[in-house]
Amino acid sequence: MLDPVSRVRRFNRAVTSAVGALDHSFLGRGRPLGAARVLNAIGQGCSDVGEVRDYLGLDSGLMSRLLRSLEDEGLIETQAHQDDARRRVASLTRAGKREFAAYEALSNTQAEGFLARNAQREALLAAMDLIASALTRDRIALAETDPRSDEARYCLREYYAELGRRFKQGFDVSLSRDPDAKDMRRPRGSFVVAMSDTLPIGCVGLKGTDHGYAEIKRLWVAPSARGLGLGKRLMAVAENAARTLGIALLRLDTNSALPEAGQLYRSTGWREIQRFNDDPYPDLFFEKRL
Amino acid sequence: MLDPVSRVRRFNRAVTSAVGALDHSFLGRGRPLGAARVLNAIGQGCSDVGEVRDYLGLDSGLMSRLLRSLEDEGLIETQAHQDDARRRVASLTRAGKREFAAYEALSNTQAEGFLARNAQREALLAAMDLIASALTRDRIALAETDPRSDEARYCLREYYAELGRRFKQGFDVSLSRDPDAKDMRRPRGSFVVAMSDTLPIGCVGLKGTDHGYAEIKRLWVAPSARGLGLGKRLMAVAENAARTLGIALLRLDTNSALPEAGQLYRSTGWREIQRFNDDPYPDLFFEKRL
DNA sequence: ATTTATATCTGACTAAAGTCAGATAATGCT
DNA sequence: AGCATTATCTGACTTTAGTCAGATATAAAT
Repeated sequence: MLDPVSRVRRFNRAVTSAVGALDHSFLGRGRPLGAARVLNAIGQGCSDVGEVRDYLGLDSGLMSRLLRSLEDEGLIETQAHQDDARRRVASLTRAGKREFAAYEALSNTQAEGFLARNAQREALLAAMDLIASALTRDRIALAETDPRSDEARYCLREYYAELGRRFKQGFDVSLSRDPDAKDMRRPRGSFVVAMSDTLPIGCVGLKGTDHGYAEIKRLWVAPSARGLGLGKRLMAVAENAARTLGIALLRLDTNSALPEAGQLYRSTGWREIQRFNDDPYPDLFFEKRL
Repeated sequence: MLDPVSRVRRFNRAVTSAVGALDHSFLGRGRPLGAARVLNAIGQGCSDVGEVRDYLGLDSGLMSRLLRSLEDEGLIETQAHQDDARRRVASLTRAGKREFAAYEALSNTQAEGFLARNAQREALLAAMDLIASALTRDRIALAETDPRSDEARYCLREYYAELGRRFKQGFDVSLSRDPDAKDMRRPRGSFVVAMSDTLPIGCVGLKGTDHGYAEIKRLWVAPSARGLGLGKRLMAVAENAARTLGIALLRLDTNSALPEAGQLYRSTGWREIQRFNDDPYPDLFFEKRL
């Protein structure tokens, strides 16, 4: 009852029953769970039939029948894939969109109800983020993204907020050299966001300069995703991007108030160098030759 | 993607798939999930057939058939209940115990694997406790317990540890008036533990004295269970116990370093009184007439 | 002692989920 | 063009889950 494994198992029992309750509420819409799941997958943007099948782990025969039953209900339409007529793509009809919205409303109501019933709202959300990140650690997708995208800007906001908390003197973006978005876009640079499901949980920027090197900027990993080796993965992707852009020398600056960052750089082939800019915040400078 | 509801739903998706994976591993033992669940419920100590049925939410016909199939496999035996021959009690045979242990091992391995794969072990466990408590808040059972039981002693250890953290000068049990267990047992007093699933998450003691009043002692609510109104529930049960014991006057002492406790007392009909003992730790004293 | 209530079981049924062996049609390769 | 590959579909099937109306035996109430 007090050992870690029992605590994990108590958690498992609690969420199993909660998941069961949500499934049960889905049944209330008069459709078997299998069909409801397919409808929701399609609504979420899994349009390719094969993609849905893989996502839900269904047999192709079963999948086919579920699609037919949704078609008979008038909720979806299927047509051949543009480039490959063997594949089929499904899309929601108007009625299908209404029905999908009803399922979404059920899920949202359940989530809101959970939050409303409990005090400690922020603590609960943080706990959920942490656990979801741990559970989906093998499904974290790193993707090159425009630094002006919603995901990227969410990451940057969180990053600045964290610097503000961790620097004694606080942090004001405008005081720092805020790299222009276009320097972190191909072909001058790159910007990579780590997504776990629909939540951005990390980022890194590669900023092109005119000084014969590129800079690594804005490396951030969400608190809920630390300890998963995500920092290393992000850095590796950024370095690879630099290689494909023909960049031979990387530099970065950081602050000794972020010891885990310095540690990461030292352990992945970066060497400390003299200050190479006059930004007021950093007090540590690194370089790596690719 | 950033709003609270989306974060809850991301969590839901993550745990749904984790729960599914565990169920799938259970299927690996060649038995349908329904039968496996019944076997596990019996192994966990749900011996009464009706109890298992309620716990798993099964139809009586289905339950009966699942029991037969487990009997045919030689995993369980059933017999009539001692006091009521209509009811049946099930128990595991030797083979059933082996099979139950195999399921337990699967669950434990899964839990250990989860903990081993992730850093932030303590943070994860705390997050799981928090969420499990929130999800099972309607199923918290308050039960009168012997103050020497494992559950009670676990609560007391946690309680003392928390006082140690919150008092500036620390807390040493031996310095405080450690109430004798027998004063917190019927007929002199009572001790109540709040259980969420198998985890003790709160307690309160009613300690009989020879001074014409009884004392409320050791009111504790686990950090993961705060904000659920559990403190009030525990106090209400303790006061009811006092009433059934014919106690007319209650007193308690507390410390201003625990503001939420003082708040609770004030809001539930307690009034502050003069110091009534020479215990070095408390600096606030309350009384309530029943 | 009779009636009513309770706990479990049995039989007959339906619905849902899942499996598997082809059938069909488009694609890719040589 | 011919052949293997791939994506999906169809039909025939099994298993699992769940429902419901009695049947049976015991217990509790009057």
